[in-house]
Amino acid sequence: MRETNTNESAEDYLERILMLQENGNENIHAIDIATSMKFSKASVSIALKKLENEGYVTVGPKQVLSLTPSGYEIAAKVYERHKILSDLFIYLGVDKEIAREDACKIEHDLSESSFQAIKKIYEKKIQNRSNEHTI
Amino acid sequence: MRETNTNESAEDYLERILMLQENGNENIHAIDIATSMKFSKASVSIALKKLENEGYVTVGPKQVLSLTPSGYEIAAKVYERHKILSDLFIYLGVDKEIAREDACKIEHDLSESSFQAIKKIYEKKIQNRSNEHTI
DNA sequence: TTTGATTGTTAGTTATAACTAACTATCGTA
DNA sequence: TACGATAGTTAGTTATAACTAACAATCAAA
Repeated sequence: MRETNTNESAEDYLERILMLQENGNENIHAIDIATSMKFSKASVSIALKKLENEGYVTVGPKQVLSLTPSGYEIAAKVYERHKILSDLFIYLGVDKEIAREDACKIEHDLSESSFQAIKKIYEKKIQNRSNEHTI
Repeated sequence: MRETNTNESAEDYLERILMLQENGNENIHAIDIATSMKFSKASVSIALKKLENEGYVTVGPKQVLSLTPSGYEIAAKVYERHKILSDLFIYLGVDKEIAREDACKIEHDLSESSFQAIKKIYEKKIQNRSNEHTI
């Protein structure tokens, strides 16, 4: 098998849960993830079961999803990368939609040190701007 | 299926052929690709057959590989990205090996406009430096 | 409380792209 | 030229991660 970063897909799901939460959704269900990621219910169901088994997600009463601390940790890291990368691309003149797509793709792949290097550029350029980020 | 950029793997093979050529290898064979990418001969054989069918690669006498114009076009684009991204990361202080790995991963994923945005940063920062790039 | 719509699960399929093992073909040297 | 090493192919396997179709469970409203 190709060595993908060995969990791009899991990271995407965790990140999405956090995104939905930070965008004001109270009780997140599998269906919300399916809709928002444009995946089938079946795919989401299977992916969430795996994340639950691995201790990243819990399913509460009425099937409401929560991130565990370790799930949150991953989600927060990836989502921070997403925001910084997409904001930087947008600042550099890239179309918003494209900037977000690119951020989605590379947010999983960068090593910590390359990301930090890019983050420094970001901070130099746009530290002082207001920053209301949406998905 | 997950939409990968729908040919990351093919791009990698084409890029590798160009890399080997630019590093002074005269007659490139499947085995050289296998060795240099650390893939099995079988995987390379299958991948090359596909690239041949799609018109990106030709196999000449003694199984010497060549890029067709369309194969070269892809290879050159990806390899240029590779060089610029890894050089930029290195310039920003990232370890060489890690910089190259990161470049390998994201070189396929960036949209043209995000790549051009990054390229501008690269040019501002290190335009005037000597630039002998190796794999 | 029943029932229809919404949500979630399961089973089976598909595609991609790696792998090993075993084979064949080719090349170069004795 | 024949033979051993090197190179390439084929068949079958594995893993990941999506998919559809069909079923089950749950919820909310009549």
